[in-house]
Amino acid sequence: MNDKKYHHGNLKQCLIEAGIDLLNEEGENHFSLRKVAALCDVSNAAPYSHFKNKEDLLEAMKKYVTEQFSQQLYNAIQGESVEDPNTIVKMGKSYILFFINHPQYFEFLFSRPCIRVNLNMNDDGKSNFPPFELLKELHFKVLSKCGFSDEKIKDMIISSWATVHGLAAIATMEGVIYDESWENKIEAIISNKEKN
Amino acid sequence: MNDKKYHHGNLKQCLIEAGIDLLNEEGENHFSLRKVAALCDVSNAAPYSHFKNKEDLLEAMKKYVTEQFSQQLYNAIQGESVEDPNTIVKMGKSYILFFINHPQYFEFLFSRPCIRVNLNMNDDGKSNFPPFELLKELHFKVLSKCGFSDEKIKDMIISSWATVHGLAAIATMEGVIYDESWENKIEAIISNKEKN
DNA sequence: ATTATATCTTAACACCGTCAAGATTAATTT
DNA sequence: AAATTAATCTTGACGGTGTTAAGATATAAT
Repeated sequence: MNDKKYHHGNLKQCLIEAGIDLLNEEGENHFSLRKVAALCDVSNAAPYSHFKNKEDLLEAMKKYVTEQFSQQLYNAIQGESVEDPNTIVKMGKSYILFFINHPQYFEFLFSRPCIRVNLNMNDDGKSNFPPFELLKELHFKVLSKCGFSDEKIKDMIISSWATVHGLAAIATMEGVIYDESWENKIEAIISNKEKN
Repeated sequence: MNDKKYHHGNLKQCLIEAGIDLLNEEGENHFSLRKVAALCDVSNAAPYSHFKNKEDLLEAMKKYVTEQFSQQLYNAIQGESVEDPNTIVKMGKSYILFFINHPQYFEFLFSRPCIRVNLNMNDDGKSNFPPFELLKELHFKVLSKCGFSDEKIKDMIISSWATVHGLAAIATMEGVIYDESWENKIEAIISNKEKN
């Protein structure tokens, strides 16, 4: 009465999603390829048909989570005007909130080696981190309308990113309790940064 | 002619320092207790006389590195006046430079579970992260002289910390090249944050 | 129907964290 | 100084882990 098929059919995606479940339940320390395989009801070595090694699966998982992150940033500014500088604040708050809602993801996403960014923002050597591209594009759209030079905007992007990223880092540290006072704090800090 | 003694004599400290060497050479992924033991020329199980487990050694290593970090922050403002707001900028730059000079340490120090901070800055539940305490004290000293309220200063501490921490995070990412242009960038970003 | 390709299993390897038992040395007590 | 206690280190073992080679099974292509 074993209806288990020899071929899983959708193992690659199953491994990625089961991997993320395991990550959320046990943390990256207790994450193991064999456990993920077991969750998908396949043998220990089965993942090697789809991923080069453990690191390769972890990177696929990071891509998956990064996609969710990008989606949230994108949604945060839907319907907002690029004429309004406050739209940047909206995306910044969304950036921080993503990690407040998924604290485990902060360390996971930003643990090396994964993210490559091109802070010079020229064409050669693009970033492999779409959320940064979203942040970048929005800044150029909004701030060029405000009359800032490209060079100035580049600096402001780094400043903005550092601020929201740093706030996310702090907010997700152990012992930090996120309450309604954070909302105002975040709003104030990002907005202040804005008016340069 | 084996002059190796049964008792090492200074094994605990040796494990911590060899552990840091190993970390710097191979990264946290390829770090193993057995390798550290081998570096100290003792058996696999020897570390268990000094540390509860692997995690316990890693935390001791973090304390060790955190101590170096604190020392650098402390040195950065020696001889500087607490009357001069620029002293805060000096410490901020030192914060970032520490991780630019030791990129591996950023992920290592801030990977959980280690750092516990008390952002409310009241007495119960102090932070276990001395660098944060240094940052905090300096802000209170300098900014209260400028006439800011304690409540306002608390917010400014978080804002400052987020900024330098975020800049450190970005500066230590893969693919980011640190050159002289960063000096000015950092200076400008921190200073701007200052005048609120 | 045959062949080729993709996917999965089994079995094995070296490495790892950890522990129990015992050996050796150092510290303390008598 | 001798005996006892405590601290430190070794040996040997356990189950878990990443990874690979060889082979089994199913799907796709011919």
